[in-house]
Amino acid sequence: MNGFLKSVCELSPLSEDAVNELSECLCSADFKKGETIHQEGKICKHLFFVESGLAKHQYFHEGSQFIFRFFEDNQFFIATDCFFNNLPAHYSTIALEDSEISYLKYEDFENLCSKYHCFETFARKFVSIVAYTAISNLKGLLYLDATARYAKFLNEYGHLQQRISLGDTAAFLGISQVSLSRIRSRK
Amino acid sequence: MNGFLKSVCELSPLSEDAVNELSECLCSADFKKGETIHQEGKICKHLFFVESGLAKHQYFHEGSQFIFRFFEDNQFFIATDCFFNNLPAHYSTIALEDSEISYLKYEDFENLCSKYHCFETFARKFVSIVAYTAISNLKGLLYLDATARYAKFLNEYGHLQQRISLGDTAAFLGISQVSLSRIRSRK
DNA sequence: GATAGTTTTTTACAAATGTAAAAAAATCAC
DNA sequence: GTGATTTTTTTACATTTGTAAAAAACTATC
Repeated sequence: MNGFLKSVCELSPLSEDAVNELSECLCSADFKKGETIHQEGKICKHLFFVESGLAKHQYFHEGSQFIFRFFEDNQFFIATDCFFNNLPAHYSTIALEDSEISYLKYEDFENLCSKYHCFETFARKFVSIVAYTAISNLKGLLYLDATARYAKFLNEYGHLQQRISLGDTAAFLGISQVSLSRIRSRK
Repeated sequence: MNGFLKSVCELSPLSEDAVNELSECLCSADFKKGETIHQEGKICKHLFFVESGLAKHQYFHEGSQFIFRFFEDNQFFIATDCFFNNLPAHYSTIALEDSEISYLKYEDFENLCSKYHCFETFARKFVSIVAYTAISNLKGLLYLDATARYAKFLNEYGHLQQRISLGDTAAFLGISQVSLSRIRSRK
């Protein structure tokens, strides 16, 4: 059983029928370090899952890179604009390491949702996690200064510190790399 | 039919049974301007709805007020920490005007979700909007400077400008009131 | 319309962060 | 290992934002 299926069942148990039908729909793809998993400006409605590797949601604004989130092994991700609103993606997702990605096409996702109550329950719980994580990050940006945000980052993503460059960390915190370097030297 | 019920059906049509059972569960309460709808630090798992009035999600950090979102007529809101994770609320919700609030208790929400597939679908779509809004605000905080965030605020909440004080606007933008005043005088 | 209270703007100065460029350190390829 | 490339740190200076306090503008009430 692959990680996608296992993670779905852990979040919300599926009926045997639902498991079988989901299994048949699942796709897989490999990405080398630096490759684009989906591209800003295009519509890509898959529900993705990191079987192994590491990825980032990346956006460029006035020449600077900003990172909304990192996704490590066993995490789902989506292009929110596409998935929720059928709009072109506002950001790209880039592999930070060689990564194996599973995905479910949106038509299949919607079909499973309407066919199986248990899958709809999974979908609600998955979206709840997306919402909760976004709000948690939003809070940090709103009322924490850069030093406190870096401490929060170390707390939540500390185990990834070796795998994420200083530039990417700064882009996630919304500060310049120089500023992050200053913060690190201060303590 | 009250606004709560109507908004649920607009987001996702409910079966007659589901409508009837939901109607019986709905509660209502009135709040005067300045009153607390739910209190930071306590667990409050209701799904709230603003029938009329205006409210804010408010949090104090090191003596300063921060506002996560405003909620006007016909909008749902929740205390996310409580609703999603059964944790004490990280913020309070305060009425900015005399407000009529409908709400559904979480036990009833969960019960309706498991009993009616159509209600579970509503729940997923509602949570999707929570997620999408949070991510939209997150983006703004991450890569826009204060001036651009204020322009975004005017664009999205402009119709509420008369009803929201400068102090509350600044608290929403994550900047000082002085700084917001400077931005306004600049243009 | 006068007074008191609140909200918004202005001022002056301090602190934090950004930009650009150079130096230092770490990593990679051969 | 050596040189080339990339990443991180340091430096100097400009800009933005914050804090505190005072002035001005606006509201509400009598």
